[in-house]
Amino acid sequence: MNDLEKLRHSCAHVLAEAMLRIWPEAQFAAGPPVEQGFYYDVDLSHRVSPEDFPKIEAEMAKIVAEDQKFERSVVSRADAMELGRAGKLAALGGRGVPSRYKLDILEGIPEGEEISLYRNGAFTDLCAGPHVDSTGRIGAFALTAVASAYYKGDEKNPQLQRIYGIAFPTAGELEKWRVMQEEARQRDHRKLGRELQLFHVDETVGAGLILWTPKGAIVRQELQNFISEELRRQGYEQVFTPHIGRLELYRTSGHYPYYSDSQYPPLVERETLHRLAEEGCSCADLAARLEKGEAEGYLLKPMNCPMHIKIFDSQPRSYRDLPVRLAEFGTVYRWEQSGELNGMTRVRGFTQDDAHLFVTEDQMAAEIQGCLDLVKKVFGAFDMKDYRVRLGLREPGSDKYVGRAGDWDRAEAACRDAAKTLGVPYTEEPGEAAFYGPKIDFVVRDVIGREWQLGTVQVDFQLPERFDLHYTGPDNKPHRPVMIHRAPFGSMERFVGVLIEHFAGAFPLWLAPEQVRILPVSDKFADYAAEVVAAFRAAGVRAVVDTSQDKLGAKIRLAQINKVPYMIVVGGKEAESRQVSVRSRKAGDEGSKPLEEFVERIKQEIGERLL
RNA sequence: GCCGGCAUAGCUCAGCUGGUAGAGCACCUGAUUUGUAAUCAGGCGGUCGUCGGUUCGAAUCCGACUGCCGGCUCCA
Repeated sequence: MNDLEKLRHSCAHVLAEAMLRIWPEAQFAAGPPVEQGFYYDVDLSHRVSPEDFPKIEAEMAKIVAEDQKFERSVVSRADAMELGRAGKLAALGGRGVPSRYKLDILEGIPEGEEISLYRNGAFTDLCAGPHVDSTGRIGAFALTAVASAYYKGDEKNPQLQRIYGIAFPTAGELEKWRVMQEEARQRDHRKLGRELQLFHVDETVGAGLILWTPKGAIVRQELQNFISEELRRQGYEQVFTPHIGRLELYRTSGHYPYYSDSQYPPLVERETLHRLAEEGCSCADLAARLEKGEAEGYLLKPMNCPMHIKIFDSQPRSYRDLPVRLAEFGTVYRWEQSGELNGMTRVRGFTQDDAHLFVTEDQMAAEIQGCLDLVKKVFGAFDMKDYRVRLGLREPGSDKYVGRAGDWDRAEAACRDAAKTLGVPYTEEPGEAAFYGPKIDFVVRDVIGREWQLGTVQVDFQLPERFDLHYTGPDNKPHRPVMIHRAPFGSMERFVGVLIEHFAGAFPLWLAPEQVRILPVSDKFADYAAEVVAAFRAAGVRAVVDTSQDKLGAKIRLAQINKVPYMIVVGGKEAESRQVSVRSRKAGDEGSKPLEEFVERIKQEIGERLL
């Protein structure tokens, strides 16, 4: 625990002490420091709301002013249990009821491990520590939020109230943190998405369903062009597949019914519905029949792979044909839980920059490598450095995976080897694998510190098995191919959401929906402005003229707010000399230059995809 | 899905303890013809998320639903 974490953890104790002064019956569970501060989980019949914060904070301030010493003591397990039963843990002295969560935590501490208590003032807590010397060291703090959390993160456990706070050694640092919070709020993709008209989510269309407005569509199209160029270079073949497919397809793949909870319900043909209705079939019967395959229907596709598999399988394949790399910007639909939906980053319909590689086992390692290089290249193209790589492995002892242990071993080894050569640190995380195989994920953070998986590379021995795929080997015998699933962006929606925050809405020239805005000094120069905008458009540059009656200052202000990369001021001087006065979004006034020269420069900057 | 909070004009928000709505920006119109981050004036615009209840009377109180926000759980 570093010094700041120590301070924040200590502040959690102060929070608990303060709350106990107000609500003596409060039962506390865990109160650790976290990246964004600290929290303490509390079981309390009073519903804590932000309105209670001033009252709690005032009590906390008193405790800080009292400068209570943190005193550590080591006790035997039996003594600790005794204290817990007497309700003296996470409490101000004793009370009639046991400290039930603390007792439970105590039971979870392995035999032989030291059990320590920390006391400050009247407050004693079961705690491994460490802490600052005294409460007076907590220079500045604030409560930030109240949320709910299951005890120990388990849905079956009672829900506790989680009180979040932040603390720093000095008031100045707290103030700085507040300013940064505000800045983060300003670059939130949901706010910028509305202000810059990049996307829209409409209640009547449905929660978690993204409408790409014209400006957002441009960004997406540019990204797709960028990826497509890369794919052509690397020997991928582009395909298109429908949005729905028969349930039979997904029974074979295993997506239905095992993942029914996270899919839109099946579409059943009208005739089938009528027939079943006449038979007096209930909704429950229908669901059961769909599951068993006694009734047919269609599914909005939750993944593209089964369709790509069918393309692979539509003709005989020789080992000479492999690897077969099928790519598609494929839109998939998943029934995400309502509480999980979030702007563009967690949605119910999204387009993956998907591809499936069908390879021989010998080719597997090199192809994984190739996919990882592609993902890395994509991240590099946007100067996204703040990501981590996660190697998702099997959870030992879990039964949620399909396939043979030997296949898993080889696939995990191949992924690990590829990850090692990436040149970026990665973490191995058991339990993070897909049900059909291990994966390598690229994970980034959004403005409020939440992690999102973007690019992903996954190895799959399972689907080729389920669909009985084969190719003819040099021995003239059928062999099973290995599949690699990969998506460098992950999904267009999530990637654009993260990208908006990455650039704070100020997209580089090549991605900017509006690349150049012509600002006539007055409408006397409308003719020249029209000529200039035509020159840009002829060069394939997205340019518009601000024809409003505003003064130049107002036009510039608006263009800056709209984050247009280049503003072109045209007035009498420019019209006469066939020049343009250039103002860039980031550098300001760049002076005048000949129109043709500047158009060329812009074209080049776009072509190179400069940042 | 669960817990808590929120929902007033296109956007940001005001509207105290119930007496049928208001500002700024945006938009429209007019005047101004403008030189590197806001010209002035006027105008349009809301069955206060939806449905139901309490009340003589509901934006305001209660309930349900929908959506959003923060967590938790989940995430092929």
